[in-house]
Amino acid sequence: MAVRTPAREPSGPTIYSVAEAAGVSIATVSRVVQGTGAVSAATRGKVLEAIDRLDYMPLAAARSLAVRHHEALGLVLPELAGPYFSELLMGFEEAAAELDLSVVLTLVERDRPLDAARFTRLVAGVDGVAVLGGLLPDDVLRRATRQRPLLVVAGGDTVGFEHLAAENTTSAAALTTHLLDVHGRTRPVFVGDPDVAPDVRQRLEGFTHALRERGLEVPAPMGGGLREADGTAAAERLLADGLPADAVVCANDEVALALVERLVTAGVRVPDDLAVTGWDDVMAARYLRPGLTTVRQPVRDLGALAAHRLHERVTGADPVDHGVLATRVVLRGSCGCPEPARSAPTA
Amino acid sequence: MAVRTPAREPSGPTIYSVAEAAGVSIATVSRVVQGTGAVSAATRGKVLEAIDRLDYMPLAAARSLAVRHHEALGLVLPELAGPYFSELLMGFEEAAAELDLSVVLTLVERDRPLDAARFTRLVAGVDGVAVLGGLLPDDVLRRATRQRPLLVVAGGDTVGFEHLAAENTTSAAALTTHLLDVHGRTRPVFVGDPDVAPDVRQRLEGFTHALRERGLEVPAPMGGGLREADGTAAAERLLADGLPADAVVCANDEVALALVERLVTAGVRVPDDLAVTGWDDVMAARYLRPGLTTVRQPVRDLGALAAHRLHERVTGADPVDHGVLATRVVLRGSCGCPEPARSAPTA
DNA sequence: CTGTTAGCGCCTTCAA
DNA sequence: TTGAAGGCGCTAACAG
Repeated sequence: MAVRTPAREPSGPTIYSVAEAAGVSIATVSRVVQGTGAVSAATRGKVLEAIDRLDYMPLAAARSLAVRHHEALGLVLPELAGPYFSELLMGFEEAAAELDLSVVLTLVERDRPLDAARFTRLVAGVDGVAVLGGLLPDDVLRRATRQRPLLVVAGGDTVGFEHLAAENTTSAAALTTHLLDVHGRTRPVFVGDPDVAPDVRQRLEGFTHALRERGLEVPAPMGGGLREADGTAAAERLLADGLPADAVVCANDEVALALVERLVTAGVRVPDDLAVTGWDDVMAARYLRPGLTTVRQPVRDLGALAAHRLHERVTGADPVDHGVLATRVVLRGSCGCPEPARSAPTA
Repeated sequence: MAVRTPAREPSGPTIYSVAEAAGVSIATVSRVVQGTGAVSAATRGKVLEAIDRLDYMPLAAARSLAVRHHEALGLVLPELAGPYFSELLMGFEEAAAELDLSVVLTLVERDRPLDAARFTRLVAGVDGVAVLGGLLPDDVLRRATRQRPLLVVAGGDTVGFEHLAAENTTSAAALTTHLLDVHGRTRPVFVGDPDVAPDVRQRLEGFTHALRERGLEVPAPMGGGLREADGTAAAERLLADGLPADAVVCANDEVALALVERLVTAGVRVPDDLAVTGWDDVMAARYLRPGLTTVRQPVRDLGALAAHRLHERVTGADPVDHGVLATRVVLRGSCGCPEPARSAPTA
């Protein structure tokens, strides 16, 4: 519980103190502070001097109440693991800053689900909210929608909400087809659980689609979360089953990296015995030998676009149901491709 | 510029609408909403029903103005590169959430310095601010201090502000001594620029101290930033100079990783020809072969502690000048130590 | 147990 | 170009 201030300490300088100090009315102070309306140079000078001397700073809450705007955007993200969410956050924050909006961040961790109260408090303090897909139940989102513009990011085929995402299905199909056609693999499996995140579900769909198109049987996905431990576990199962595949399409890089690590230790040769791909292009994907073939998403743009879309809604624009950003497959050694020259990331 | 609402759209339900709908006074509604004061079960029921039916949600700004508290903490961080800042942010957010405080995040990027206006707006909307060390000039911080409790995180020997940091100097000295005594290195150099961040300066101080203690000459630090490109550049210079060292202590892991990458490509053997160490224990440090010897910091705790300290200040406690959290040296193959068994991170 | 009534600090017509 | 005054939505005495 937030502790309430015991004593009403003398709050800092207010618009009244400044007005008094400058010998003008609060209306005038307000005008010079926001550069609104016309104020004579002399008066402006007096006010500015007073502001500086008193260290005056308009109280955000009071202003918000008056203008009926929070001038802030909310963002709900899961744990900040890997570069994905950080990038998203950076894009969002940068765009918000450009729009003179602040961002209120709320994180949802595995052991700390977002209770309705926390979410409500977030919504109550911002002009619009962007929520990562799969984090909140639909009814909670629906409820928020009645209060503020809401945008679902990377929400798969979220229906009924405006949403924005990077392309998944097509890239996953392309990646899978690459494994089949270019590297002649015939028994690929997908490592990941479609119910873990909408993104993963779409990647699995692309994978499935590619196999079907070639008339190949579609093996059941191996399941598992998105963390290194899940990759290790998947590797163990593959080993226990006598390596029943010649290619694995992993839900993300963390899983792929840990999986490769474990398999290589067990003597499996990558990519000769098994081709492996990931998703996200994390830093370690470049340092692994062979380099990890993966998919790079324009995550930062996704974040920026989310902020802009939200702002448009706040200022009156109509919702734009969908939005999909293109991704790019990054081929490296782990799928069997020749290893590209090593270099720092190309921005 | 934030666009002002053109039309005064009919704002959502207010405490008045609810009161009217429930046939009670706004005071009663306020009471049931915050669970304050005593309300008869019957009345409470009516109010709750009305709230639910109207989808009422108290406006944060109005409440803040009335209670004279924003119930929010501000956090200023640089670009969210690597796991360091993400962890810090997660710790901060988690602690804040526990205290029923929201967090307003502001990022400072290289090409987007924090102008006074943006910082002021942040400060004006929160009850306290935590700022990463080295990001803002002292006078800006000083000014903020007059408005709100302020805490500098990882700010080196910041003087005049309450601050909190992970230990750097001692670990750096221990790491350096390890290179000298255990692995018999005699010509170590430091890769990093002390002016880039307070943390780096302290690491260099530890490095320097260790050499002095052994009566060794202290080479000038090689300089450079904290990104992969800086590591590559340092490697180039080392190669150009004919590898004038047998050990390098890098300012962080990104630099160390890129440096190793470049040197290995050039035929340098790590750790035989050159021992290398980093700082932060990023994921790639574990996947590199040999594994990268580095230092792990309790970053998450640092973030959580920052939020708690700030909250204490907001609720009246006195500032606690300093605070230092212990770090841990993680020995792997890159310094010459035997490679530990590979495994997922131990929480 | 419930209602009345001042503010909280700022913005913004409306007059002067 | 300036000031007066009402209102934004909510909290918190203070009465009843």
